[in-house]
Amino acid sequence: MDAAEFHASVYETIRRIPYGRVTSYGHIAKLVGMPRHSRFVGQALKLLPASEDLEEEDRIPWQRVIGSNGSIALKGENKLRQRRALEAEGVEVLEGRGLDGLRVDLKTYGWFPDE
DNA sequence: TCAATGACACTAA
DNA sequence: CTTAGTGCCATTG
Repeated sequence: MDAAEFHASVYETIRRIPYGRVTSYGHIAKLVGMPRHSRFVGQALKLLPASEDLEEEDRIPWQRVIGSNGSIALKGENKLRQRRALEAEGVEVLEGRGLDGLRVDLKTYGWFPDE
């Protein structure tokens, strides 16, 4: 499996995350069959074009992927985009973890199927 | 080659 | 609940 195939698998898997739910980088890696590649999942998302430039059906719901501990570790512009996108679909984003950290309650919004 | 670098995970304390 | 340390592995310089 090369990088392109891996990215494609990651995007497909992310599309399966239900509206209003979230999962983690590590779980996505597990679902595509490469459990130790959580960091590579992040790299795949980094390459995505801005959602604003895409039609609804072409968008990848990347905002539904957060850290395994429920934290949002992004910085600057992307952090704001992720927060807005999540709140827009009804996910509660809480302040915490330092001065500018954000987090989501995985007990409530987490989605971690086995498959 | 080798060392540094991540949109990360896990465990111990 | 939180922080600190270690593991991870493709990519980059």
